[in-house]
Amino acid sequence: MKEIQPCCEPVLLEPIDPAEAEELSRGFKLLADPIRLRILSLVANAPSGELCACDLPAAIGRSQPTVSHHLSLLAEAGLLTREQRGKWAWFRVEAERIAVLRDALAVG
Amino acid sequence: MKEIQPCCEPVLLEPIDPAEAEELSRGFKLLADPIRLRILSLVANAPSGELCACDLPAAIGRSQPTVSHHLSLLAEAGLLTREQRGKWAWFRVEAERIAVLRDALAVG
DNA sequence: TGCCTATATCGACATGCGTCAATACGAAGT
DNA sequence: ACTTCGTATTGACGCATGTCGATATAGGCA
Repeated sequence: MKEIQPCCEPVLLEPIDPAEAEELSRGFKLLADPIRLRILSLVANAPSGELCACDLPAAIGRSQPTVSHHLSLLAEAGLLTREQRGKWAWFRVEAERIAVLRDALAVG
Repeated sequence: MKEIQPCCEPVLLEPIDPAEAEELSRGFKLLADPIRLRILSLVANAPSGELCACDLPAAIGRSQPTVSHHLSLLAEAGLLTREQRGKWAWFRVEAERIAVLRDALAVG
C-alpha cells in the first residue's frame, strides 16, 4: 500500500516536519516487532540471499497466517521483495529501503 | 524501566536470536511514533543542545500530559536525558543510544 | 478431473498504545 | 502559608495491531 519513501532528512541533524515524521514513523513501525525483525534477519542471512516463505512458520514459531501477514506488511513497504516461483514465494531484503531508515538516524 | 542495551548484532549482517529481536523491537517501537520523532528532532536541533519541556506542547500541538508521557518513554529508554532545573525540565538527546539502533540496521 | 500443498484472506479476539481531562505533585515567589 | 506555574500521574476512551482457526485461492501433479 504505502512504500517508504527514499527521502527524509536525518532526524537528529536537521529539524523534520510533521509529514516527514509521519512517513518515517511508518517505517520504524515495521521494525518495531520482534517477529518482523527475525524475518528480516533470516532472509538477509539466507545463503542464497533469498528465503522461501514455507520455511518461516517453523523457523520463527508462528502460524502460517501470521507469517503471511508480516511478510505482506514488509513487502508492501518495500523492505522485502516477493518473487513467486511455482507455488512457493521467495523473499529478498531490499537493503536500500532499510538504509533509508538507518540514515534517518545519522548522528552528528 | 527498560533501557536499550548497547549490544545487539546488526540485523541484516548476522542472524539475531529471539531475545535480541525482542530487545531491538522495543527500541524501534519508540521511533515508531511521529510525535516522538519530532520531539527527538526538536531536542537534537535545539541551539543549546537541550530543550525545555515547557516549549513542546505548543511546538508539536499535543496536550501537556501527552508530551510528558512521550518524554517519559524516551527518557526511560535512555534516548533522552532529563535534567531538572528549578521547575523546568530540560532534555538532551543521548546520541549513542540512537546510534545503537542505527547500527543494528547496518547493510552489507 | 481431482487431490495435495503453499499461500492469502477472513473473522474474531485480546492486548497495546496514543490521547486528553482531571487531578496531584513540587518548586519558587509573595 | 498561600498562590502560581511547570510537570507528572491517573483514569478512561477509541483505535490499531498481533495472533490464530477456518476458509479461500491457486499452482503442480497424477
